[in-house]
Amino acid sequence: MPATGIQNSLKERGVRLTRQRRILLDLLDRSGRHLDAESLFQLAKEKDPKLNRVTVYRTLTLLKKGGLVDELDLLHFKGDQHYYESKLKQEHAHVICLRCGKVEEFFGELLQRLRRQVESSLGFRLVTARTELGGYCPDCQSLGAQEAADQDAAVTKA
Amino acid sequence: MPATGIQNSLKERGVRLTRQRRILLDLLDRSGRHLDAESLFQLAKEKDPKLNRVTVYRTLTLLKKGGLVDELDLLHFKGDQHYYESKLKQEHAHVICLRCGKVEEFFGELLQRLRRQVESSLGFRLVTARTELGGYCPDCQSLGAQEAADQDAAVTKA
DNA sequence: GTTAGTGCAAACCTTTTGCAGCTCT
DNA sequence: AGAGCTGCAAAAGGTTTGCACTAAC
Repeated sequence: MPATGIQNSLKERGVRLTRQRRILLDLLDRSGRHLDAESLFQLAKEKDPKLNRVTVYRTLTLLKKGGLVDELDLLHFKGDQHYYESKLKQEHAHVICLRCGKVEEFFGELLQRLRRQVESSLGFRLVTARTELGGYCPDCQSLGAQEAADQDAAVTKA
Repeated sequence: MPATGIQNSLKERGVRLTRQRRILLDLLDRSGRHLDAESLFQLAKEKDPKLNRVTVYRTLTLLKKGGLVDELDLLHFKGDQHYYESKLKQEHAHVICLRCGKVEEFFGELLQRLRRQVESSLGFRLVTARTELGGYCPDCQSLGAQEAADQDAAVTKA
C-alpha cells in the first residue's frame, strides 16, 4: 500500500503513520463515494477486523484539524451523520436529489468568484467553503414534485 | 402578539396555531441571531416555563418540512447542533469566523447565478441552497493566522 | 525507550419516539 | 366533539472521553 495523497501530507507533518491510519487514509483517498464515519469504519473493518470505530473518529478529527478533509452533511438527507472527502480535489458544490439521494458535484469558476467576492466585500480570509444544494434530479423531477405536493398536503392536515 | 411572517404562512396552510407555536414562531421571526434548538428552547421557556424541549424540536421539524426555515450548521464551529432561520429573507451565504465565531451574511447576485448555472448544467430543479464559508474576520486575521500555525504545530507533534 | 496512538467501555449531547392527557378550532 | 398538539419519560443515533495497553519512531 503506497503512501498517496493525504498520507504524504501527514508524513510531511511528522504524524505517525500507523497501520490503522494507512487503511483509513487509503480508503478516503481512493473512495469515489462520500463516506461517513460509519461507512468508513465498515470498509476499514474488512481490512482489519480489530480496527475500532473510535479510531475512525479520532483520525477524522485529526484530518479535519489539519485541513486535509472537508466535512459535509449533504443536507442531512440520510440522517445527521457527516461525510468526508479529501480536500485535494478542486473546489466544488454538492448537489443532492431530495428524492433519490443522488449526489452530483458541480465544478465551476463561479465558486471561486464567490469566494473572492466574499473576501473582498467582508474582508474575511477564507479557508473553507461548503456549498450544498438540494432539489430534484432529472429522473426524479416529476415524481419529486408529486411527493412534495403530497407532503405539503400532509403538513397542511397535520 | 400579532401573527407575523412565518405565522401567516402556517395559518394559510391550516396548521394549528397553539400558544407554544406562537411563542416559537415569534422568536424565530424576530430574532436577529441564528438560533439552535436549545437557545430557542431557553428563550421560549422565559415566556412559558412549561414549554417542553420536545415541542421545540417538533415545531422545527414541521417548519423544515414546510420549507419555512433553513437549517444551517455554521460549519459546526460550536458543536453539532443545527441553527434555523426564516426562509423569508433573501438567499444569502453564511460566513463564519473560525476564531471568534462571528457570523456574517453575504448577499449577492452570484448566489442566484450559481443556482441557475447548476440547474441548467445538471438539469436539477433546486429548492434549497446552503453556502457556508469559514475563515478569519478582519479583527481576527493576524491572531487567527497565529493560532492556525500553533494548531498545525500541535497536530505535527500529536 | 518514549510518547503518540489504539481499543474498550462508558459517557455525552442532540434529537426522536411512545403514549396518555390536554387544547385548539 | 374530535383530531391535533403537548408534556413527560425513555430511547436512539452519532460522537467523544478516560484509561490501560501497544506500537511507531
